[in-house]
Amino acid sequence: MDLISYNDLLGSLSDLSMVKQNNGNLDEFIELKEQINTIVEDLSNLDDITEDNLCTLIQKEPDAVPILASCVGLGREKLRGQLTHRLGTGGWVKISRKEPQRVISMLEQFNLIERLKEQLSKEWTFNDVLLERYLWSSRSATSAQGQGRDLEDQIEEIVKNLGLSCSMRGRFTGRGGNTAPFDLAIPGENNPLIVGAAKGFNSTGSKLSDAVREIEELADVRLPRQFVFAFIDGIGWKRREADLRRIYNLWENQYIDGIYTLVHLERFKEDLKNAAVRHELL
DNA sequence: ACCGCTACACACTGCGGAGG
DNA sequence: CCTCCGCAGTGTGTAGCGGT
Repeated sequence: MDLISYNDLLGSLSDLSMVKQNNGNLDEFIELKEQINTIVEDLSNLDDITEDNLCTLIQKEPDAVPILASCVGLGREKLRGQLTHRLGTGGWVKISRKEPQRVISMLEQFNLIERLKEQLSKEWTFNDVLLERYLWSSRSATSAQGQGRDLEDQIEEIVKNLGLSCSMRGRFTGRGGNTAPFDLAIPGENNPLIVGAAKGFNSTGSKLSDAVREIEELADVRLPRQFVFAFIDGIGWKRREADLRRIYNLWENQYIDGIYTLVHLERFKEDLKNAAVRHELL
């Protein structure tokens, strides 16, 4: 088989999003538009926006749920995440038919009724549309970073308060000279005696699998004398129970020495103290 | 047999740190 | 200062499974 030149390969790359757009999903667009029209009409026809009235609405038309959710800033994934977290299911069709009250009161936690009244009566301009688009797309990335770091910061604080030195985010060398990434290493990057991985996810996706793989890698590379702790939190894990269980199995089978969420930080403090004493760090 | 749900794979985004 | 790239997100499609 002949090789094509690298430059030919490079030159042959095409913009997949352009190709896709040509297919034109005009029908779906029209259908969606009609659906939204119907829902907005139904909403406008209610004599008042109340929980009871909204219950009747979604009971009849469960497809209205994701549209209502978008009024309080929840996209499909976020909506599923919240449903799993608060109601124990990721789907909204069935539960809307059977127990609409629970769905509506979940959404009401995000001030659904207030938002709806506000947005239904508003005279929308192009400026408003642009602003909404901009906020919607940047909402994710900007606020996300903070959440992830929060878990790490709290862990770092505990370590520092105990009077231990540590370094955050890096790679350490373990068995057979293999390396693995860590989020926490005590006393430092070189020859750490205690290593930790922090994984806080509110959303889902293959990222969670990546996170598990990272922890597995850590467990695999550890030296027998090294302690390995995992810190996890966020409702994303509720929609990735298979991944969570894999981490838990690592603990169960003693590949790692502990798993902690934010509410377990006191337990972590104790375990850390014991581990540090055993290594004569304290 | 069909429908709805779950689990998962994959693509894309904005920020921020590292290195030229 | 610019560019590259990793990270934690969002969003979407689909295979497989279980209930009706």
